Amino acid sequence: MYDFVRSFFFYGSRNHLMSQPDTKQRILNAGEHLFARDGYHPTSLRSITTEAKVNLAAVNYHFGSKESLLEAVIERRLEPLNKIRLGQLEALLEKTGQAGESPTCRDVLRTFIEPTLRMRIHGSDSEDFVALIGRILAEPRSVAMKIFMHHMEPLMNRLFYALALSLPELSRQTLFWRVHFAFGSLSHIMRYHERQAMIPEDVNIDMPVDDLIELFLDFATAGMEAS
Amino acid sequence: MYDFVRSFFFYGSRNHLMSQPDTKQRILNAGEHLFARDGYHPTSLRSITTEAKVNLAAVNYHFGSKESLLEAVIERRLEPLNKIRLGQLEALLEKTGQAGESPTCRDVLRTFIEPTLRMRIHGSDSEDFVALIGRILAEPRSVAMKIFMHHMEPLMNRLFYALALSLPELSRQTLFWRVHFAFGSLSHIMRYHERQAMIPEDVNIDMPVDDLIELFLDFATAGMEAS
DNA sequence: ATACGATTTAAACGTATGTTTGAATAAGGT
DNA sequence: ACCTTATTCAAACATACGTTTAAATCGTAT
Repeated sequence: MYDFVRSFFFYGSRNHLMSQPDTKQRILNAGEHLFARDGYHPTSLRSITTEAKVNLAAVNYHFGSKESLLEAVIERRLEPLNKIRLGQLEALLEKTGQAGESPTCRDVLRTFIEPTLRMRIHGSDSEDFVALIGRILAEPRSVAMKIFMHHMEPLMNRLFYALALSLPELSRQTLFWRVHFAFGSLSHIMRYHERQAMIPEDVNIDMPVDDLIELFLDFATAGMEAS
Repeated sequence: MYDFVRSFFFYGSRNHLMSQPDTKQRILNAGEHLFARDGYHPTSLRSITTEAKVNLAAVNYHFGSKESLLEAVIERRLEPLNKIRLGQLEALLEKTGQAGESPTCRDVLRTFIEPTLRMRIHGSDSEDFVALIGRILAEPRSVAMKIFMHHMEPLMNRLFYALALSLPELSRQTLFWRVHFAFGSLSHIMRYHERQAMIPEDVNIDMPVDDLIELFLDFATAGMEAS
């Protein structure tokens, strides 16, 4: 029986001694890497299976199709990441709510940005994923975008609510556009984590994550709070 | 003789009564539209020539290859746009220089952003081009990116110089990153000029360009000037 | 040992792609 | 009218792609 069909009925219930080798994970890793580096369309299943050192048919056997593989690649990391981001956001809302205060804009943004950028750290196994999401955010109307948005909606609504709390003087219109701007910045630095053209030699592109996070929060918070 | 070979030797010197029909322009328009809407790789020459109502071979005859067509599409609008942006920037530097002052950050950013976003106006013939550039900026290492950067370098250097003048207290390091952030925001709104997921119903996505420019300058200037 | 389901493998399938070809047509100069 | 050149056109080319197939192999329970 095809593995991806079985998964549909027995999701997560790998039976008998976990007999399966790491084929699935190897495909996910290779897909994540190549989708992030070259984009979805230019990446062929043959390049993925070569890098993963598995047979060409393994992708269709385990995932059903190239598109489903992309979905699996996204879900594997986005699900836990969103759990962390939502957890931190709810904790912040809880804490400030009990004190009868509004959260600060910087703190709200931090719950979203910090867990994201921490994945970007060099050598991390989720390094490629960050760049992949950056690319996806830049492709309106793509299948990837649809998959991504499906997983983002609840978190986005909550984030928007928290930001409105922290910036009560802004109109919904203005708030939305500024969130839009801030997301643009974030997706941009998610993509560019390697030295590119247009970057002067004396600029440190490999800035420590913690510094980058504060640098970005300085920028984004000031932009959001602009009078 | 192939047209694109002739162009190499007699660039811009169409001789005798401009006998050529609008085939080249129709291809450029269709390519601009489809590259912007679907991306470079997913767009086939057949879809371009169908939309342009020309023969399939016309692209290779007039431009040489799909990649050269992309280059022509980019150059057609980027060249005049950059001339305008550089002109406004030099005028600003001249004016403030003669008064012995530094330009303001907002004015410097305006010379770059205003001509760009004005192209985004609905119904404009360069509307698609803005989205295309937005996409290109989101694809590091792509051919499109290389073509684009080649045309941007002089302007970028000058812009960086002017921004350093307007924000003398910032370190080069910080200045670079904030420019990076601002460019991320800009490329994001260049892509998203249609209603997408994640956009609340009561938000006006078709905001007048002048309002959008000021809205964005508020955000970007505050971010650049953050203390 | 045997049987059985899960997985791997090599090969093939059908289709879509960018590009090339060579003939046909159009246009202008002499 | 004729020649020359530019352009259009239908057809074919070679290749790369995602997917499917059917046999081979592996692992485990009986």
